[in-house]
Amino acid sequence: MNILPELKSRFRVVLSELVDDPTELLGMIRPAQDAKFGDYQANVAMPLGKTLGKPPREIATEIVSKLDVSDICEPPEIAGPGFINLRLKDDWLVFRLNHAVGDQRLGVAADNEPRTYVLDYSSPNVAKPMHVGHIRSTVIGDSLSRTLRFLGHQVISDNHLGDWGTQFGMIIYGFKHFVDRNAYETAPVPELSRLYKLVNQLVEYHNAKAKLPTLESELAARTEAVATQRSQPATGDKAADKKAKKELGKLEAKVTEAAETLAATRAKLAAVEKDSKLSELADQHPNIASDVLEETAKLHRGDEENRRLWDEFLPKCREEIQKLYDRIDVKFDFEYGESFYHDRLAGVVEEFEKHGLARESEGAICVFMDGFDAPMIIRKKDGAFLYATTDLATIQFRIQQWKPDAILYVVDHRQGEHFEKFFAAAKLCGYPDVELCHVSFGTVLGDDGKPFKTRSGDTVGLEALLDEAVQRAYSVVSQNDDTKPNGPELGEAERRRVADAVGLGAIKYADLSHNRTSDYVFSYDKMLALTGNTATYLQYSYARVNGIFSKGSIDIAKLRADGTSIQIVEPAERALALELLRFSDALADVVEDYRPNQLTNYLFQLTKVFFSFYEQCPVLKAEADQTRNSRLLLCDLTARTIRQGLNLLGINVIDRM
RNA sequence: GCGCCUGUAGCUCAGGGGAUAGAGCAACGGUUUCCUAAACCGUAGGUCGGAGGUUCGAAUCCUCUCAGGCGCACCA
Repeated sequence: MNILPELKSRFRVVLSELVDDPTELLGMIRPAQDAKFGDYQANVAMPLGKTLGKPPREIATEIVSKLDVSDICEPPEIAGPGFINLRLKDDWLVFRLNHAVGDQRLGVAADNEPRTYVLDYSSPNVAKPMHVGHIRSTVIGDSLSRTLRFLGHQVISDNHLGDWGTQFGMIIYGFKHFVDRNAYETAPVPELSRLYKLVNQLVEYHNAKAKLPTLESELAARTEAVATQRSQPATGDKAADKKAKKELGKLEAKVTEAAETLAATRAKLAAVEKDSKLSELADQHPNIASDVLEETAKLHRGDEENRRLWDEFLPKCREEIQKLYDRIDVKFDFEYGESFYHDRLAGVVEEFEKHGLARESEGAICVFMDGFDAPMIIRKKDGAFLYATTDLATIQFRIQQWKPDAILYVVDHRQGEHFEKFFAAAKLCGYPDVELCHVSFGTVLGDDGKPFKTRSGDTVGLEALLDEAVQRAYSVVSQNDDTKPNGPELGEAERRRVADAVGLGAIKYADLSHNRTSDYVFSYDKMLALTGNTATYLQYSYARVNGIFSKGSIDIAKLRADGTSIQIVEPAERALALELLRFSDALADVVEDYRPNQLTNYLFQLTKVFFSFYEQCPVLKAEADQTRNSRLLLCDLTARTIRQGLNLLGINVIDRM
């Protein structure tokens, strides 16, 4: 039994007599904003004032008189304009807590209307090393997957790997021209990775070279536009002058932008040109960009050699990626990559054409839809398919295969428009009522407020990112251990283990604790801080609670089974009890908008309430045995809730640190 | 030019129709013969970018506006 749903169902009975559909009103029952108003509050009377034509307080009185919550709550109070304030009975809190003590699920009921979810997250290109941009999708998706499962839903996690695109054309091209056989025999993946980078660099070199004149003339044109704008005499009209000034500012910004693009392009060229070997290679492969596309096209056409190479490379690449997933403990039920859909793409396009949903325009097959300026192109004029085509084939397969109630795409916000179009197109196909949701998220920024990059401007490899976090965690852990009042207690091996959990936890938690829609600033120092809303703090709190048990030589499993009852006497005990029982509310909030930060906020709040309790209520030193045991069980529930909560975030706990 | 997102304390961020807008960090003050002081308690800090509007009630919804970010047919 979960508190909020229970209260809502009680209110539903009463409200159904007043309105046709009370669903919306039930959303106005929520945790009290301030503890002095009680534990929960119902704000339903005010909006009903107008509908029913009666003073809200009168309505509130009527609702309260009919409301049957006497087993759960103290008599409800009406306050202000018509707030109904609810305070849970201590007896009931105790009853619920005692149930939670003996329950694997900590008293959290499974959803009584389980749904089937397909979750699409992570989805890296297997040929490229993963970088910081992939972590957010992976971590958010994994957490949602875990949370939905815990709540009793059926979840199918499907990693839509990029295993069929241009990157493989690059590797194939690189393999054919630049492979170091020895290196490949001894360590294939690093060699393939090197080839990818090399080919990519050469392609970009030639692209940059081709673009250079355009960029230069663009800069010149923009600079001139600024000069022209500057030379405009003031008109004397304030509004017009202001507008002109604004226009000038915009033009100047464009000059800066053009100059930056040009500088970056030149830097790219210089990097190749100053390296005589690279430079030579670049000269020897002037058509590398189109040749790479041709290798890709050949693969897609079924060219025997390229297909053989792809078959050879793919398992190696996947193995490499799997290592990373193992390290961060992320699993998928399926990994149907893009290649899986390859032979369905033509059919998708045909179907769209057959039903008159798509037509040819400028040589491409396009889906035109109301509300969009540009069509969704599903086949290029050269006959090749696009990721929009793959997405359509994929959704068709998923719906047929798994008959989901919802499909969630955990993908960064820049693809918002693509998903709008894609969802609209999927609707045209007449798919049944499937909830399609782009679970979008913002960019990870560096200290400078720009997308997180290394000093030299490269994207940060995920592996290196994790290594650094773990290494920094190690020094945090060691420093903490060294300064313990009774001397260090962790051996080297245990420090390493703890550092691993702390470092990886810090990275994940940083991603999950921010509202996913906003960008956030990446900072090792902040995410590894021992205070504040961090995984480290929660892990430490967990270890502290554990410390109580070991210090007191408590067999907590035995105590749980003893049938000892929790008792609520002190306000701090009550506050902790209530917070513990709100776990299910927090999980419901996560699922509501697919926002894991609802859970991190809850866990942080719980931990603060716990420490407040811990400060005020001696546990091991409690006078009466009954008090001591009751408090031990409160500690135990706190620890278990933190552990379970962190687990749903994909983060491990440590017994001591 | 069009579209989407963001703007909340010095900093990093919660809160997304309800009562006096919150947390962490930083600052300042207090608490330790006492279960890890990595804690706890307190003080200070805000025209919620700005202006209108809707509402009994707006940081939250709508319109306009300013600032920043990101996208805008044949890359994914």
